Formats: sequence, C-alpha cells, structure tokens
Amino acid sequence: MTNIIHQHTECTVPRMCGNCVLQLLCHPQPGLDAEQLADLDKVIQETRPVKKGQSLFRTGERFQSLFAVRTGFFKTTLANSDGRDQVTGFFMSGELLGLEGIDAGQYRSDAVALEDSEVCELPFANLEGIVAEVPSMATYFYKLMSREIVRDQNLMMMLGNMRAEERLAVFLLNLSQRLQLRGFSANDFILRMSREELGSYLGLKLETVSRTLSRFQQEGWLKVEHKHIRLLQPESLQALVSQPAA
Amino acid sequence: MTNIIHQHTECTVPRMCGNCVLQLLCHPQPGLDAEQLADLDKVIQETRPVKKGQSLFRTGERFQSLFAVRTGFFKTTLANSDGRDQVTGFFMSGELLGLEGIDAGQYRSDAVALEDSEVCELPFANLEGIVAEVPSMATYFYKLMSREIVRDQNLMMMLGNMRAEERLAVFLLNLSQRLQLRGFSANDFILRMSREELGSYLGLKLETVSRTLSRFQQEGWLKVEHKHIRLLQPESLQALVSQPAA
DNA sequence: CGCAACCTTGATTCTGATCAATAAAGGTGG
DNA sequence: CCACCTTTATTGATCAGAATCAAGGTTGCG
Repeated sequence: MTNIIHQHTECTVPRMCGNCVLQLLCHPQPGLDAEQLADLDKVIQETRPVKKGQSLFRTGERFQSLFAVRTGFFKTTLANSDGRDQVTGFFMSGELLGLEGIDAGQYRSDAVALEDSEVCELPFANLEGIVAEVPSMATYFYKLMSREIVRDQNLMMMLGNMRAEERLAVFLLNLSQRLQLRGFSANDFILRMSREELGSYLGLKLETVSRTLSRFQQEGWLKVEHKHIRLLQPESLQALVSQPAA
Repeated sequence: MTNIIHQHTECTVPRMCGNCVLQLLCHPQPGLDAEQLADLDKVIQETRPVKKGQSLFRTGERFQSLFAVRTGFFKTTLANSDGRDQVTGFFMSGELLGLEGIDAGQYRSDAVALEDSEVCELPFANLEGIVAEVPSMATYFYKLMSREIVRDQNLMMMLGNMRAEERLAVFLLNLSQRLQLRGFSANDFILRMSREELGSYLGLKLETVSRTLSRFQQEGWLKVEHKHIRLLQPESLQALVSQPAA
C-alpha cells in the first residue's frame, strides 16, 4: 500500500474510505480554510497493518488511539472476572474501534484481526487539538459514539429477547447489509469468524449456531458451505425477525 | 425546590449533585476565567419535575437535550420492530439519559420515571457552544459517552453468558454499590421497579426473577419483603458471580 | 502427509419459559 | 376509612429451547 493512496491532498477519496466514519477527517469537505485543513492533515497517522490473529489492542493497555478499519475484519472480545469471555462486535472497513477505552484511559476489550487487515490510527490527543480548531468536529464524534451506543443497545435487545433462530437471522441480515454498503454481494459471502466466535457474539453455543444454520438450509432459505454463505430467501429470514415470536 | 439550591455561584455543591456526571458544568472547578464561567452558567437549564409514570422522552421524539437525574429513578426501554420491548437501563441521581439520541437526532428509547423525580436538562446545542469556549469539555463528554458504552457492553456480557442467578446477583450488587455511593444503605433498599421490569432488564421472565429471589432468601443471603430487599450475605452473592459457572 | 482446529449431527439433560392458580398490595371512589 | 378492583408477586406443574456430552467427519495448515 503506497502513501499516495492516503495523501489527504488527493482530490479523490480512495475507494475503501468511501464508508469510513472518519472520512470527514481524512478527506475534508469544502468549506474549511487552509489553516483548518492543515490541522486535519495531522489527525490521522500512518495506516498500520495487522496480521490475521494479531491483536490491535488488548484489555488493560493504555488507551491512546482510536482505530478505523481500512481493510479486513476484526472482532472485539470482553473478558469478565471469572475468565469467560464474549465477542462484543465484528468490525469491517470504515468502522471504529476503541471507543470503550476513552473513559478509563485503558482499552476495555481485545481487538483481534480475523484476517489480514489494515487500520487507520487516530491518536486521541490529536482529536482534542482538532476540536479546539474546528468545534463542529466535537459533534461529529458525539454522533459516532452515540451510534455505538445504539448498536450495543440493539444487541442487548437481541440477547435479551430473541430466540436462536431470530438472533442468527438478524446477524445474517445485518452482515449482508453492511457488505452491500461496501460494494460486496449482499447474498453471497464468506463468514470471517468461527462458529464459536459467532455463537459467543449471539449468546449461543457453537453447536446451536451450526444446527440453526443447517435448519435454515433445510428450509431452503440459504446455502451453507462451511464459511461460505449464500442467502437464497433473505425475505424469509426477515419474516422470521419481524414476526412476534413465531 | 428553590432556585437558590441550584445557583451556580453558590460555593457549596448541593448534596444531590455530589455524584452528578454534569457536576463539572453546574459547579465548575477553579481554574476557569470569568468569561468561561459565564458560558458554563448557561449550559444547564432549569430543573424539571417528572411525576411517577410520566415519560421524560419517547422513541422518535426529536432529540434536543440530555438529562441528568437530579432526584428519583428512571428506566429506559427500547422497542423493536415486532412490538417486544426491553428495559435497557435504570438510572438514579447523577446519571445521564438520552445519549443514544445524538446520532440520529431522535431519541431511540423511552425514559420513564419510576418514582416522582427531577432532572436537570442540558440542551445539546448549548454543549456545542461550551466546547467552542472550553475545548477540554469535549473530552469530558467523550468520557461520559465512553462510560455508557462500557456499561452497555457489560450488560451484553451478562445477557450472553450468565445464568439467572448470576444476573440477579450482579444486578443486586451493582444497585447496592450505586446506592452506597449516594449515601444510602448498601444492604437495605427498596426496588423501584416491578419484577417484570427487572426481568426485562435481565433477559428473564418475571416468574424467574421471583423464584430466584426466593431461592436467595432460602439460602439466607438476603431478605425479600416485596420491594424491600435486605442483603444479609452480599459476599455470597459476590462468590456466585466470581465463580466459573458453579 | 499428518495433526490440530473446526464443524456437523445425535442423544440426553437442564435451565428457564409457559401455563395456571392463588395471594397480597396499592389505588380509587364511595 | 373501608370495600372493591386492578395490578403485582409468589409458587407449582409442565414444556420447550438450548446446553451439554459425545462421536465422527472435514479442512487446512505446518
């Protein structure tokens, strides 16, 4: 990956940045004066590669930066006192990692790459500088954080109220939509996580995930070939979700 | 409640503000100059009473303000597409409501008072003004929002991994601690919510909540008299939580 | 090629949900 | 203040969904 692609002075926005939540920082909109632009230019550091299986940060490490996924796929996991841990999210291109670290000044979860990936690093200290120069940026970040809160609360709803089939359907449809937004096929994709990781995220055991996928396949709603999923009747999955406890 | 109590120029901080997350706004610390103080003074609007059962905001209403609970007790509930809804949080004095509304400009949950309450209103537009004057305030708010993310993720862990007994134990210990921080008894308190609301929050049915409380009582760990709870052996509850799936 | 990790499927168990009945509490209006 | 009614809580019996235990198969990596 050459530097050219990430130079902020380029007029065009690189393709993988099209969905990035930090786009406004990396590729500022017209309307800012030269001085402000110069400040923005300093916000994002060099991009950084993360190999599959490596962690971007770990619980307890000092919080210094937020990270936007540039390419690849990550999971975050939260460990509790007795050693159990849970996947709290899957993150793909353009999504932001590390927000939980701001409060305590330490990351509160582990972020692990599920395939070879690249991230853009946003040192948090730079953000404070930017906000002093361009106060509207503060609101931009409040919105990003608010969106993460909404995401988490929807997940709580899923974990608290839904049955295994519904959880999996919600997950597949959500993943499908996010892939589509990034220009990938909505109905034909590769799961980047294991059944166990997926189960952990959904509050299910891996056997239940496997069985439920098989059941969906039997219904003819999708085709499972290991990690390769093809949605044949996404509307049937949608119906499952919308129905009041079928 | 007279205005005197809330005047920002008072040297002493009112008692119920002692734990408030907005304390820094209402009762600024030394080190700010006169102009900055004047700005802060405009941030918090008049306090506002909310009667038991009334809602502070509802899903879909235009987001304009954050609210800090001044006195009383609130729940927030999230409704999903098929009509089921879930309690996403309980909020007591000093805690902040409405953060999920920032992103979309609409509240995404309902906030309902579970007893006669008072809130301090923080119009979000004022916050943007403050940040322009005192940039360090932006970080202060990032931390508040980050704390909410951490809270939600811990809840996800509970909903995804814990058994009914553990969930209830975690809840009781957490409530106990928050009450103690506010100067109330840690081991003798009144539940403000019904068994159903508590169950919804914990991802359980009301019968399960009732049964589990009865079981705790049989063990001698606590005493239940309707909504009046006395913790007799909080350490036993703690042990239940810390143990790897007893 | 061989081993380890991952996935599928079956049998059984267990936790919590559901259905049901009763009791107790709290609010309302006379 | 009391009687009534509605809401809320407790407890029991049964059921269902997912966990657990177990075995066998597949993949892919070293």
